[in-house]
Amino acid sequence: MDDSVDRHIARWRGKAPFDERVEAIVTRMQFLVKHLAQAKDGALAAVGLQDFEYETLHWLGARGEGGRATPSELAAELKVSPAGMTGRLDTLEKAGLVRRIRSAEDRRRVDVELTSEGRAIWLKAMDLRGEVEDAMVGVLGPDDQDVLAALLKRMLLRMENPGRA
Amino acid sequence: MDDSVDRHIARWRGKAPFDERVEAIVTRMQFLVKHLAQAKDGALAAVGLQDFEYETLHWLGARGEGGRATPSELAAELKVSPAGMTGRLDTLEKAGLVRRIRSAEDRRRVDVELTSEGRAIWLKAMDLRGEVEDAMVGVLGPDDQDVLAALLKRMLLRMENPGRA
DNA sequence: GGAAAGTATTTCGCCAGCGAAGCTTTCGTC
DNA sequence: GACGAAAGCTTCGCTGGCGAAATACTTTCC
Repeated sequence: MDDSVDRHIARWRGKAPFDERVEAIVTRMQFLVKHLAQAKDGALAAVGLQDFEYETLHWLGARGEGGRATPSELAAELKVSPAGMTGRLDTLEKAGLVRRIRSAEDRRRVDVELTSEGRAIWLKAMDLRGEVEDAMVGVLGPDDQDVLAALLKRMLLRMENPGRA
Repeated sequence: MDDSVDRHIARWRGKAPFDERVEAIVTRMQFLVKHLAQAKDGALAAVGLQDFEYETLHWLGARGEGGRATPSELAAELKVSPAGMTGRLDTLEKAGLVRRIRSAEDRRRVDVELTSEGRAIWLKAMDLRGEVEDAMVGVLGPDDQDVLAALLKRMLLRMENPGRA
């Protein structure tokens, strides 16, 4: 059984010099991520959240009880520009899910923390999002999942540490 | 050695009910795709192309010599909305890389084809893009690449055929 | 002690993409 | 053969994100 990427590659096999293996991997990852974003949008609508809002709450929530972090930390972790993070936080703050606190000892800095409402919605949203992700990853058994995770990690390490051999 | 996803997961282990394996896989794919887009933007600048332009040329080029396809076919293949595809084609047509031809037998339809200039730039861009992708996927040996491609394909098949068991 | 360099965040102008509405052409049916 | 439904593409209004400049505060260096 072929997927859309197999068909794509077969169509120009021989027409251009290319590494089919690399192309297949990269294109499939792009499509999976896109599919996932679209599927999650639908699921998250049930709690009135968009994908980017969930993602931000999620990394804040991971920070622990207070759920504190500075905008620049979040921007770096989520691979978004600082300006983009300001926009996300504006939205979340307006919705009352997040609170900005100017730091006392260094007043250039801002700390962001989840409100209790933000935490509650985050927890609800995790279930919904989990179902969509499980539907995708669940086709693989636990062992295959471990293999996949390890392979992805090796690539991500390379991207996050360009200097490394 | 941990990547940013390991650190993220470790930080909220036990704080919320969650499948760590699934989370690790999904988040890593998202980051890899994002990293890749950012890295490719830089590389493609050398031929004055943006990522979405390259992607569109690439799927058109795969169609063969004339490089023909209708906007709706491309939109479906590239997982973009029809409106989005109109925008992409506008840009490419203005740049002279692509040509729109109203179909004679069904005048609702439009055929899109690469101009010779479009094909030339596409071929140049493929090299640049290939280097960036190789740098990422190249950490894996050929066998690992095959394993990875196969695992991704199983997931993508599921996403593209929701009915299937 | 005060200017200059540096750091953290926000503002501004712009762009690609989405959903919904609109336009044109074709098909199905009576 | 005419008329309503459907197909194919585009236009419109809006939104999230980016890069660059602006703002606000801190540290360094003479």
